[in-house]
Amino acid sequence: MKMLQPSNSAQTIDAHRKLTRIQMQNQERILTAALTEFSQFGFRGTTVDQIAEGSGMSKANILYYFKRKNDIYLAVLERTLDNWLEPLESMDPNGNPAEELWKYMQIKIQLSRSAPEASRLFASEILQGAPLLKPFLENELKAVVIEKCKVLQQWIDEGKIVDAPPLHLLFIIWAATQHYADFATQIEALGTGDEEQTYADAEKTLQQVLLRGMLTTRTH
Amino acid sequence: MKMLQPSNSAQTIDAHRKLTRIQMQNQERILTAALTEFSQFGFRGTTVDQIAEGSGMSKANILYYFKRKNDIYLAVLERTLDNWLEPLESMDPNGNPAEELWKYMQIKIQLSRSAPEASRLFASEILQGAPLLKPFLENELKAVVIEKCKVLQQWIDEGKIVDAPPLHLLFIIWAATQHYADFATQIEALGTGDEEQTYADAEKTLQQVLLRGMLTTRTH
DNA sequence: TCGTAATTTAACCATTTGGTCAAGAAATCA
DNA sequence: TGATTTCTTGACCAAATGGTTAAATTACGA
Repeated sequence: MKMLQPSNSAQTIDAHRKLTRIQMQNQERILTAALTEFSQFGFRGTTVDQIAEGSGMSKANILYYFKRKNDIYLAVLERTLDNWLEPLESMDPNGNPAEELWKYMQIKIQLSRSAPEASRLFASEILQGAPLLKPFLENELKAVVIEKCKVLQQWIDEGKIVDAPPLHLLFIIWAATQHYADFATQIEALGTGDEEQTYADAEKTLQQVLLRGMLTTRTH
Repeated sequence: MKMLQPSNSAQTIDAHRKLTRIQMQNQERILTAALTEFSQFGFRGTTVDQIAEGSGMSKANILYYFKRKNDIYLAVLERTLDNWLEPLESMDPNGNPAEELWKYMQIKIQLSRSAPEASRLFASEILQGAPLLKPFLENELKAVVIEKCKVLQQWIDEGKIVDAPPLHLLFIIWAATQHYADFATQIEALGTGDEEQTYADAEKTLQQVLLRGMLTTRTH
């Protein structure tokens, strides 16, 4: 699923021919290191040298695999988008609302824990005004969101969940879950520092407050 | 309330003597422009030239008022911290839980609307690992948070609000409200683009879902 | 094993960046 | 008004940065 335009410049490595072992290996190393840097410092705040250092390769070699810094950023972003869309898409219109919402919240919070850098990369891109992601937001993401809002609206009409703007039901789920990745530094500073405990408490809160707040039937 | 150490280097302008009219005026212009840039691009992604352009002053003049880029960042951050602490501090232990929580949510969401850049600056600093804000988080903020968590715990013990980890009740309020500032780009892309509508819906959702989810007594 | 294609990097370059400085312009004060 | 302080900026600098290139090294298929 290709969603982002690779700027004007082509990459060095011919994308048509299938990749060699070394190419796959090294691209992986680069993208992993790049994710770490970009998610922390944003596009402008990250240097190619940092990525080189992080991946243990020379700067020139980095630019052999990706012709420009922009291409690296693009490639890293692209990899995080599927993670973003998939869980939302998997919400089943025919399922039980309480179960489907709870499943979605769980997937999202687990994703915050298992892939916090991806969440932060996304946050960083949005913070900067989504210069590259705007088309994705307005097209792919929006399409799925509209679809899911219809499902939520139906659940509202059936009296299964609380009457609130469906779009904002999604927002509040995203906010509450991604917060644990994006603000991890703050959460560590204020909490016990025990990650296991933090995420256990997070899940409990999501269930007790957010899920409970969204349902009309009182599950105690 | 001085919370951040001004790095090792002093500023050009003598902080002891009271500021001249021009000094106040220009510092204001600089800090306003700097907030815009830093909140969007982060510390590393922002250049002094951008701030100069944004404030309509020469770079050399910027550095006459603030000796280093770091000092500008520090000064901008400092101004946002009060905004951060004050609303939380104002939560009244003796008030009615439903009212106090709702008041706090309202203040926070209104702050997201009226000062989105401040929220984004804060988010950006945390994303980057809070290199400068960590002491603030671990001291001033933590102190207030601990205090307020006691209040929340008491409300829980009295059966007034739902039994969930108090710290995470705060997290979820912060997440849900600041989200509207930090992810404004995404929210605009997915919503109608009508800010008035967006914030009306946001408030309704906060009340219907978050507040309702936190309370044990069902207010319809 | 040999030849070709893929990989790696040192050296280099142009531009950007944070920061300095001296000297002129403007405001303030006696 | 004249002296003094404050304010402003063009010119400059060293370091950092994104990117190029040519040449050396390595991997690999026939």
